[in-house]
Amino acid sequence: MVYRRTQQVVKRLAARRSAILTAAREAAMEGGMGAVQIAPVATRAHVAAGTVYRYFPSKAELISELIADVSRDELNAIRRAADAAPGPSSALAAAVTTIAVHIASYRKLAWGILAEPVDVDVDASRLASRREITDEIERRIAAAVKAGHLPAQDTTLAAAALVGAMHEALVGPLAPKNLDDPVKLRDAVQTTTLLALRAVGVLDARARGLVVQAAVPVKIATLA
Amino acid sequence: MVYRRTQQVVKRLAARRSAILTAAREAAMEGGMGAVQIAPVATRAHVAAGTVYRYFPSKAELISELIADVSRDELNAIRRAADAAPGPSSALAAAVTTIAVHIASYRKLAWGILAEPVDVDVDASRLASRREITDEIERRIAAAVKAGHLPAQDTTLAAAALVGAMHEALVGPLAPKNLDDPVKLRDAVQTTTLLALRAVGVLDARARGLVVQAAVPVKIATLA
DNA sequence: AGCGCCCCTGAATTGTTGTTCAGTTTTTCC
DNA sequence: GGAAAAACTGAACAACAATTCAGGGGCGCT
Repeated sequence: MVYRRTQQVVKRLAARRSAILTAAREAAMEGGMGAVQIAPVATRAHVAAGTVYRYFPSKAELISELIADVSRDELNAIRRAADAAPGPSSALAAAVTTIAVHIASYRKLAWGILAEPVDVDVDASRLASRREITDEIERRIAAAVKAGHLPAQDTTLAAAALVGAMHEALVGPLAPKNLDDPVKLRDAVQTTTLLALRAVGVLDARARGLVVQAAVPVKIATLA
Repeated sequence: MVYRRTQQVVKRLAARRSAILTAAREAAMEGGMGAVQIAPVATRAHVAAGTVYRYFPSKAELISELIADVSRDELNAIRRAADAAPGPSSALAAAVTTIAVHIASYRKLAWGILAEPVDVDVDASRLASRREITDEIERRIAAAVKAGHLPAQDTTLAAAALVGAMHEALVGPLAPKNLDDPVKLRDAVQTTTLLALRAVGVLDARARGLVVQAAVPVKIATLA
């Protein structure tokens, strides 16, 4: 054994791994999961196709890790926004708004992670990601119910429905055009959040207040 | 010209075309759009792979026609249910319930038609299908708004959100298990419909009445 | 410098499907 | 029955993308 990884090499390997993941994320942002192909990703990361396989055993693994990464970032953003809110209803509104802003800002990526089918091998990862997000929403709904702000309900189904509503309204093909325009984006996000809050039983007048209140502090955080 | 299509042959050709479409629909019901492959579909329809190309110029065309067929059936069912309702709110409830029952009963097919990506060439067909359904819902929402039953709102966004909510809650991977059980199915459908109605601004108490009222007459119509 | 290990390359391989087409069968009409 | 036309078959072909691997360098240690 006359060879050991020096600190410098370890760093380079880590950087390269990260570069590959970043390249994959960029590809997904631009063209959905379908655009995450080994050869283009490798080119983008300035490595050869074969090299990708020194860092990830298969394309499915690469995508799974990508999904997990994005999901973690997303969850952190949701928690940060919700925890800063003054009460459970505001927290729910903030959480929903955060999701809305993120998915509307990164439509292709959101679509790829949530819906676009890739391979059965990544389904587990995708399911975990989905569940993490809906679980967080579910907890926020449950908290609002417990505080007496919302009627008792099937929180699991409600959380799934909220996430689905936002996706269809904001990232699907029927989503409004020009969500690049910040004003349009804000309107769409507020309208969608309002729908979501009413769905779980927030009274209309109160919902409007919560939406406006929540929409202001949320910045378009970069996922990348 | 010593050969003309006799009535018998015309009939056989039509039957074969229909058999191929039916085979495609069955495949989609069992395994989503990914399972709609030429060779298996041909086998199921008792023809050779090449024969499929005598009826459909490409796989994309076959799938487009499948989507259009299913979409037409679905739209008819929605209209039938809604038109039988006594008023605009009931009609909306009936329409939403119909969608909920159908997609929950044919999850794989619904997923394949609404979400599962296949080919850019079928996107147009899929988009048309999606729009037909959401347009119908949008009209029902607008009618209820006009009748003063609902607050003014962005009906386009609302319709998309409702459809998305039902999909995620009922066909996605986080949907409740055992939707084969009629009791579970009914509960899930009612809960989801309630969420949807509240989202567009139906007051909670009234929504409950509408949901119960709407759920009863809807039978699980066969799409096939 | 020199040895040995590890990392990287990218062309070739593999596997999967949609699509074609030369040959065969079926159908029509005299 | 037989000739012409259409329909059908299924093996061969084509396209595309994931994965492999033999060969070329670089790196760590003595």
